[in-house]
Amino acid sequence: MPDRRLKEEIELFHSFLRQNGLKKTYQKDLILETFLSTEGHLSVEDVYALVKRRDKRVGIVTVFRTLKSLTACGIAREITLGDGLTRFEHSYHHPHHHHIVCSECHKAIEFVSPELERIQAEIVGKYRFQPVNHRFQIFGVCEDCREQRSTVEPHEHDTEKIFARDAMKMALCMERRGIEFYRTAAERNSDAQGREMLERIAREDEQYVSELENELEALCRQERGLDRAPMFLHFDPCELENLIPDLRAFESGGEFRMDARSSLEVVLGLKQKAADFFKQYADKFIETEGKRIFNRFVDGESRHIGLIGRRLEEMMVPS
Amino acid sequence: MPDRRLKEEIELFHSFLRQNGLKKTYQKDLILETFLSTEGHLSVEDVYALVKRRDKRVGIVTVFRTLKSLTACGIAREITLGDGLTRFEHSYHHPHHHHIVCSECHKAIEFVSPELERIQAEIVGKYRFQPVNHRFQIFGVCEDCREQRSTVEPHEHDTEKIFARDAMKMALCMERRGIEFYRTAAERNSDAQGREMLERIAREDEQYVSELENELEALCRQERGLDRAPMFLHFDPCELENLIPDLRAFESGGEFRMDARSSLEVVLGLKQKAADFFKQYADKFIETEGKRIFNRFVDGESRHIGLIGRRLEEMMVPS
DNA sequence: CTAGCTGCAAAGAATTTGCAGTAAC
DNA sequence: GTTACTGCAAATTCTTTGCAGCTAG
Repeated sequence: MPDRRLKEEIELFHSFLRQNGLKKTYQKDLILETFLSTEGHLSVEDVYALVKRRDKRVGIVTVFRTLKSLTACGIAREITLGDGLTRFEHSYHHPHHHHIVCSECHKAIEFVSPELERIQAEIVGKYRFQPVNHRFQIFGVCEDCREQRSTVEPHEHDTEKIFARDAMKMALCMERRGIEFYRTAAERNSDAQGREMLERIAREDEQYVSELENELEALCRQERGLDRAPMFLHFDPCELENLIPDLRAFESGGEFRMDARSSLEVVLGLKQKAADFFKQYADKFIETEGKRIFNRFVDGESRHIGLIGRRLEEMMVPS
Repeated sequence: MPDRRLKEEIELFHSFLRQNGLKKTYQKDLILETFLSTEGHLSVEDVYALVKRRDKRVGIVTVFRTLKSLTACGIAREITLGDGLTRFEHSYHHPHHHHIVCSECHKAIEFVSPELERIQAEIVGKYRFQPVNHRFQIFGVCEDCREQRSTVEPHEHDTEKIFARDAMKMALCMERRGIEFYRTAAERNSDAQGREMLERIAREDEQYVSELENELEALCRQERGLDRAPMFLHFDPCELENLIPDLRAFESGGEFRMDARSSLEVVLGLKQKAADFFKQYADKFIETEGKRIFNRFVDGESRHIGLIGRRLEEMMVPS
């Protein structure tokens, strides 16, 4: 998979060169390959040093120029971490993210927060700006530096894998919360048929949860230490909580009653809201494994929604 | 008022010098005064040019050094707007804010968003960072540049005044929403006494609203064009909406009924939540006029809460 | 009178530009 | 055979440092 992506990136660069009447050279390719095979936030000097190891004859000016081209075609992204150096990070198929930077060791942790994206969209709209870019940076002292621990090597994982891991965790979180909701609602429900319906949905979703769990485990097995890499995708659990329906309408005189049909309707509402939410989430990201996971969640829910819709229709006929 | 602040800032600088065994000089004072009397995001070159107008003999190196000191004692704040220049803005009694920067004309609009502050606190907590600083910058093309309009002069207003204006607007927004809530609840309420109570509260709050409106008008009259300056304080109307109580518990069989006591309790709950919310908001800001407005709102609500509490107690006795 | 301050010039650091020879299309 | 590219050196830009004379405490 990363091999295929590498090919795509090289192809992207070459077509960028062609389209701009520029020439494909040995040096440019060498710099591209060096850049792509190194994770992290690299300064020009960093890339230059790495390139020099492969070929002493390459000049730093070419590194400057090539990194500019890579930025122009979307393979690299220019960032600053507050130390006055321009740094470059991978951009192709990497979601737009932000950084927490340690003021002591200059290590930077990446994270993505859709809430931040939402806020920026709101503010841009208020001022009638045509957005180009935005960045959010937090500066502070990391735990390692505070405790004088020697710096552990920064994350050496592919951002895309970590994002996929977190997207899966988020989907799992949503599913588990849904199941909890169905079970609680079933338990309180004094309508036997409604209870049965809710329990059935819970069982069906548990099936999906265990599939997701297996997949997450497989992903973490595939890349050693991936489970210990710091969180990348930040989401606000309250946002998921907001999707959970309010059942007070079914309470009356201390009793809680929701018949089979209402149960299905409530479940349908929740699933629809969850699907919309994840759809909107997915749309915020460029093509990545994480985006695919969100979209798969949406598809899964949609299928289940269709199923439940048909059950509802069947119930309508006899009534 | 700005005159008093100016004195405070000069005093702050002088005591900073004393405490660090540094000397008070004519040049430092001149640079400080020049800096303080100019709003905006000034580069060293900008300040140097302004200082030169007053005294040709001052060197740029002294400007560099003095601005560093001003930053160290909290009078100035160093920022970058993406054009590779270090810029300085007023920091004393100015809330921590963020920037939208126009990539064409480099004009920067300031805004403050407590939501952003919350997100940064959350993320810092997750990674066990000791926060030092954070910045959020949005780059884009502003409306003026898109429409080829000549750039209007950037905001020439005191950030503190704009913040005060926006804080007042926010308090007004909350009050008005509250009044709307009381009125709607009163209208629907089939309990005559409860309805009377809600209408009474609405009238009392309308009094406060008109006071606030007068004050806002006075502020805008005080400084010409202040009403047209772009928004500085960004708040999410949803956050205010979340404070509005859910009245479904009082519905039953298509009828809505809330007696005098329940009405007062609901009002009390809303006012308490609003006061807490604004309190929390105020705590996010350093000493500014805006902060004082939030705190005054909190005090106003607290007084009203006390009043309502007493009314409730009086009702308890006869029952 | 001592220590820090100023302003000049010079040095640094990151990045860009000019240019002559070189390599891709 | 063009035309863009490379890598050197030189220039540029922003910022800091060294230092001799100056000034505040």
